[in-house]
Amino acid sequence: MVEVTALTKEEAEHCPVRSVLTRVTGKWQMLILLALEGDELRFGALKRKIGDVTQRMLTENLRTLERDGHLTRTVHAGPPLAVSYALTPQGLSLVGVLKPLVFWAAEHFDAIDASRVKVDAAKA
Amino acid sequence: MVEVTALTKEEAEHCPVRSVLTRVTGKWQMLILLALEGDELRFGALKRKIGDVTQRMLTENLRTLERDGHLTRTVHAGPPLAVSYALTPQGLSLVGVLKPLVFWAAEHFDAIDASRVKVDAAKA
DNA sequence: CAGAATCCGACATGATACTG
DNA sequence: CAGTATCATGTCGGATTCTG
Repeated sequence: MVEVTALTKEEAEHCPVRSVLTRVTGKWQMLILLALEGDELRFGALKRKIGDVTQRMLTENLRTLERDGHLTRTVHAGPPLAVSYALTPQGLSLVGVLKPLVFWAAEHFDAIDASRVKVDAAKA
Repeated sequence: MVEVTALTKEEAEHCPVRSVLTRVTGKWQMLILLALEGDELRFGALKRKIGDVTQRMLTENLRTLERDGHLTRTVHAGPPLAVSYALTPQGLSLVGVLKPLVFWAAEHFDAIDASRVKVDAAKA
């Protein structure tokens, strides 16, 4: 079994599992990983594919994901300058456990939304 | 297929999948859900089980998870006042897709940490 | 016991402008 | 094209105090 709770404050801050999870469950990381599943994309293409993400956030998150070994950054000599990003085997494997979560969210959204409406109505 | 990217700014803000995910991938929600797998816990017990979480954050996140129908809040007449929390079938199902992610993180931490060390060394 | 209310600092994110 | 630098802002989260 993997323990992620029942930790002291010190243990929690150094918890390996939490350190991995906090870096893939942010607002953009998951979207980036999913966007790269299947194809290697250049910076601009990736930005367009995600749609709503600023250059700054995309760059920052790509660096973090690269540092953790989830993707690779390849510079193709220019001009024009081109940089492409692709999932590593590890990143692909990560996407494999991320997708079920996304599918789950899609499947259960109706029920969740109904719950929200119901709860909000009850306390209103 | 489920689309979560290639959205306009407007679409993204109302994206159902993202609205579900942002509420379960925070710093505490996942830990709360995992802590409740198996047993129904009272507020204090839950707080102790997670270890490092303030009353405020626990309360706040429990309310959100309750609103989304992932767990139930039951008040047992006091005194002393007792309130217990338990996963709903939906919440249990959610934990089912969350755990693989946690296991994945545990399994791959060594490789990820090695990657971090390597990358940091390269640019230093 | 299980919260609610308040204050506050840290960080994440956005917008914008500039560069090799 | 693919960033970097800077500034502004809003939310997250911790600490503390108070209550039925």
